[in-house]
Amino acid sequence: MELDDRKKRVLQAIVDDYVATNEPVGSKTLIERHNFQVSSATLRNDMAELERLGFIEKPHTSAGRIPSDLGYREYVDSLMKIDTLTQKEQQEIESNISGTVDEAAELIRSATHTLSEATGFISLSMSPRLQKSFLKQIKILMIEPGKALVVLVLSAGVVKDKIVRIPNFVTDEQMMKISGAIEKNLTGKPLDEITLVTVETAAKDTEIPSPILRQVLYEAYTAIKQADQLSIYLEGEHKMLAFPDFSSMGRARDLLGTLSDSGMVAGYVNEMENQAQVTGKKDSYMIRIGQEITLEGLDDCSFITATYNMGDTVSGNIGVIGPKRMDYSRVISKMDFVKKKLNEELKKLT
Amino acid sequence: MELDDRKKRVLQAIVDDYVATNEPVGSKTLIERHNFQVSSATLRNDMAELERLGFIEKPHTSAGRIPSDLGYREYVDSLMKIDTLTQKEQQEIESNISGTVDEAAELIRSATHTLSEATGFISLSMSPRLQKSFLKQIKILMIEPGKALVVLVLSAGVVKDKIVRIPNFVTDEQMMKISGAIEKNLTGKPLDEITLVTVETAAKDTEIPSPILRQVLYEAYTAIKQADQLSIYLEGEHKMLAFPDFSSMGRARDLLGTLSDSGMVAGYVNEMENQAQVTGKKDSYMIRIGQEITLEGLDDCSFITATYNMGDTVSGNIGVIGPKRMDYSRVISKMDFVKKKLNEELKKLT
DNA sequence: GTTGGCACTCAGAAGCGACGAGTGCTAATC
DNA sequence: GATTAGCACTCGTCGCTTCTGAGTGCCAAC
Repeated sequence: MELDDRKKRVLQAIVDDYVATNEPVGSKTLIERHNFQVSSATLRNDMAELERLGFIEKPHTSAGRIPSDLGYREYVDSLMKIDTLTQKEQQEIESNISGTVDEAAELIRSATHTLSEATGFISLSMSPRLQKSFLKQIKILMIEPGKALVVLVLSAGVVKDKIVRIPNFVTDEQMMKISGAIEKNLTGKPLDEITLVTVETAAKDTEIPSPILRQVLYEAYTAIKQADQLSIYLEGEHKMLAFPDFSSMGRARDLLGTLSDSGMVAGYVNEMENQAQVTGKKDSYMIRIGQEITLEGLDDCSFITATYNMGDTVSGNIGVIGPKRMDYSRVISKMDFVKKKLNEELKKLT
Repeated sequence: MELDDRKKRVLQAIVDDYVATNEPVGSKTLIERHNFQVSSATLRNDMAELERLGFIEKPHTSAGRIPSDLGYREYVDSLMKIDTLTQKEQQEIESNISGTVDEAAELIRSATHTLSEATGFISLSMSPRLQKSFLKQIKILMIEPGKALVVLVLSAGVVKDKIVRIPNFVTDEQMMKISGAIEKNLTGKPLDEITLVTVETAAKDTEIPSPILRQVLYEAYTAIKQADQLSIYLEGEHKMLAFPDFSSMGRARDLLGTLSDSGMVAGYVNEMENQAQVTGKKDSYMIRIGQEITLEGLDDCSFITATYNMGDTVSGNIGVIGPKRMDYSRVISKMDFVKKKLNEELKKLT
């Protein structure tokens, strides 16, 4: 199963060539463009072997070979070398991300935008996983009779709010009492330790009649729970249409159709992240190639994600979706750099 | 320039047929499918006349006719009759929109979603135009030294917040004073009457040293101004790929490319709305067809918008973008119904 | 104004052969 | 045992021609 050196070079050359030209590559072109010191017949033997092992395949009998998913996998895992960005590329990215932005969400969004611009592919970001973040402030403001606004300030500078319905006759004053009690008792608690019970005990000595209290607390609780819902942001979907890989319309439709279901994509990214945690990821990025991706219509794509951090406990993902026939080395190095810059800027915010 | 009755019928039949089949329609098919009581030769004469007047055109010499933009325009303006929705269609829409939603933004979003589902096209909504809404509450909360959260509650139940940077040494107490003063003096004022000067005079008797005050007020002011920025929400872009009208990939790319620039689309919708105001719209909807749309890549689309209302002074738009070869009657009636339901639900929120 | 008839147009499908890039296999060579 | 030259074979692509048929414009007759 171990490939000898030349076979590795052959596979690498095939991937490189196919990525660059989008044409199946044959033994002759291989010699011409990648100066091997052997004859085409030898390469043909090697290629037959590589095909037997499942690394490459031919679209039809009289064409050259293209990498299979397994071939890309091998390439990504052990053949490619990550290249470094030029000064100019770095500057381009830096100037786009570092800014005078005060909200983390906006910063993440601009990093996502930059990522799509830099790679030419679809980029995405997941909102931070906030279960581990803690409550810094919680205020409930009366808006009008029957309506209140719950404002949460979480560690890592994230702010969430939600309008909730409350009993009509709750007074401003009562609300302030409840708000104060909750804040006093819950501040500093991680989100995932807050339960309906915690909230209720937090406010139990406010002397507000219990039925009223219960409803308000319930609403406050749902507002808190809602705060750590994952959301995903996608950008640049239309860029895929420019690639010949998706010129068949059917494929393009399947791809964009699947991506339009953002919940599904978010779920998948989350799953990727969890798997990486379990298997003990060694790399700073995760890659899924072609059929490895279990989402419909992404068989011709690769999915690359990385993790950003906000403080010690909170993290989220950014990522790229492109045709699996992509220049992995460049994409990864760009994503890595974006991630690095994003992390730096996020740090500045806290 | 006035068309006689039969010519009107011919044009109408051509549009109907072409919309249904996506095939150029010839004189013979016309007779077969739309039981005219005259011969094909007569229709050919009529069609030649309609072509001379610019209502229809032929893709090439030996094909049938298709409606031109002008033809669609005539159809929409005076030929079609708006049909009514079936009980079932109405229920479908109703059940999707009416819900237990407490925030207007969410309600509008769900209406937009419903609209895309019901029509099978791209739907869109503009955030409400809030310049005319008034400030119901404004609070500034300290988050940590140097950082505060401005929370605005506007009439019509809209809530906005923004994190702002403030001088490090501003105390919690000072902030409360400022916040109170602003709130006391600005509550009830329409957004578009609030200027930096108004804000500054509102807080002038707080006894806070002026340089500090100025910066805080400036930030509060920008937060207010930022609240009435228009934003647009688009849904169902990928659905366009299913239509043969966009099977040429180049067109599809142009379309989705343009739509991905949401600022541009928002600007266009806004412009449409303004024009309708000026010309004194008589209909409850606005239509732009094909080349009438000044956005690149939308030549094969039609753009239909309507206005929703939140209270007396605040309004926004919902709309549909589909192939210009669409069943206008159905789309308009569906949009109209969605708008109606949306307005009803928005009313309930206030 | 309407109709039947007719010559004409032209896109699209179908069929066909040449081309050529690429393959696998075999036998000779290093 | 690995490498190479040689060769017969495969098969998708390109360009060409031909055929078909839906549709047209126009004219003479009703």
